Amino acid sequence: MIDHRLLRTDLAGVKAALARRGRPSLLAEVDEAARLDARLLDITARRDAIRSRVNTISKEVGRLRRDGDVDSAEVLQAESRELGAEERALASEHDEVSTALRDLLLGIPNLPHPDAPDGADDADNPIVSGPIGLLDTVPDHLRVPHWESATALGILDNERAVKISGAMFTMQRGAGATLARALCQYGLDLNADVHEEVRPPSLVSSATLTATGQLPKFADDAYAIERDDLWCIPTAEVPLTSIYADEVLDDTALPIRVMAHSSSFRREAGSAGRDTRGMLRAHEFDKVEILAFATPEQAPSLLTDMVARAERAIAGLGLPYRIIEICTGDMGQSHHRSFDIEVYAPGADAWLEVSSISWFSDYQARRGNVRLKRHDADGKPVKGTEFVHTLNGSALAVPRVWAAIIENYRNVDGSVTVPEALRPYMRGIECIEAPSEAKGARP
RNA sequence: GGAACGGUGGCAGAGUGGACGAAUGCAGCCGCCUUGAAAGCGGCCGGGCGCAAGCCUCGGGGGUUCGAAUCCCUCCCGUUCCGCCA
Repeated sequence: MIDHRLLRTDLAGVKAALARRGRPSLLAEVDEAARLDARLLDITARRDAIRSRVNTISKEVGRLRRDGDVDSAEVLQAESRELGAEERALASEHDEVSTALRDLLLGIPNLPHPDAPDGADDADNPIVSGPIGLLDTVPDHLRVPHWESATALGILDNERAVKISGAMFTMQRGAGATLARALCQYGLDLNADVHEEVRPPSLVSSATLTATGQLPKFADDAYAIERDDLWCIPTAEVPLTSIYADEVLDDTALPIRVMAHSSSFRREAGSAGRDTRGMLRAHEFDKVEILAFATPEQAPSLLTDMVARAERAIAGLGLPYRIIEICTGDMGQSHHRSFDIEVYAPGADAWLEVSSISWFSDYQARRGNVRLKRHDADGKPVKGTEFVHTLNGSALAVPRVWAAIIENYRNVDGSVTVPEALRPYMRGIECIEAPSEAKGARP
């Protein structure tokens, strides 16, 4: 959520920032929110004045009754009773307006960072680095999409995945499954220097899914387990962001950096049939996520560091890649500033988005109520709290990196060489060979 | 899933309708004492919103009442026992 106080102090600034997202209807929502906020302020003042009076009377009644002055007490009680009706009316109006304001605010996206590039959609996302490692001419043996080559190698068995679970589920087998797990290990080991490893729950409450921004607006994108009012996490970002929900963190403890390997579940409601071949888009996939809780001052350099970490993972695998920045029109709802890493897959002849690193300013922290306590130079706590900044990104998302490896490391004979960086995790497999009768190919 | 008992400040723990935003202890902060420290003594000491007045906050929500930490309803969470299970 954006700070509703900005609606009072800088409405024009909020609207100017949100206008850059290119959704005109948003501005009307902001105006409506400002109107509700002003009304709420007025109702609250009137309600509190009555409460104050009732509180005073109640204390007085207590005193009078102790002194045995029942008659005076009864007079005051009668007055208080009348105030009670008025208070109830104002209180329920307050609740209505406050709920309406919150609902509206929950749907209003974050303000883009001033340096985020303007643009209407993904075609406007500028390339900020690369392409790096791209061949001038791609040899023919790399021009085989992984859904063909991996299936032929017996390491991708989507036909049976679909039988088991339905469309858009994948299954890796043998060296393919080992490769997928190796990528996770690799991603974790690469970031263990500054991150605490966490194994969070995969099912979360509605409140948790609201904090990161998926609810209420994007409920259709997530799998719901209605009977138990739980949701399957679409990314480890969701549970990790809520680790410190409703807590106050010391500025001296920041940044707090965590990483997690988890499954990610996505209904892909709007994208059925698009990019669904092979490992490009699936309902369930594995990913290593990195996340930071930071002061506003620490956030920019952390963003840079996290992009560098995601880049290091891809570069370390020897894959051709480029880094793009997300323009204001293409940004996710919660994002303040965002970068993607794309890997080139020669078989599919496509740039695959394999990592997305974002700074959320205090947008998620306000929704999840993760606060920050500052201390002055003498180490004394400063009065009041503010919301922390959150940042997160995929350190390594398995499926598309897996696909890119299969396509970029394909040899002329159809086998796939395992990148050096993954060898320690591959149980000695250096090259994924085609199955043969002699080796006992799977049926 | 069933039963019993619980949920109060950073922690421990009193408080069963009014003098309670909350005893007491520990921790923390300031001062005295001391060469320094400990001990001792005196004082301060939860948080949110708000310019302020003030409002809110004893797990969450609702109710009763002039007035609720306290009574009622409900939900959540915890502990123990039973059941089930990895």
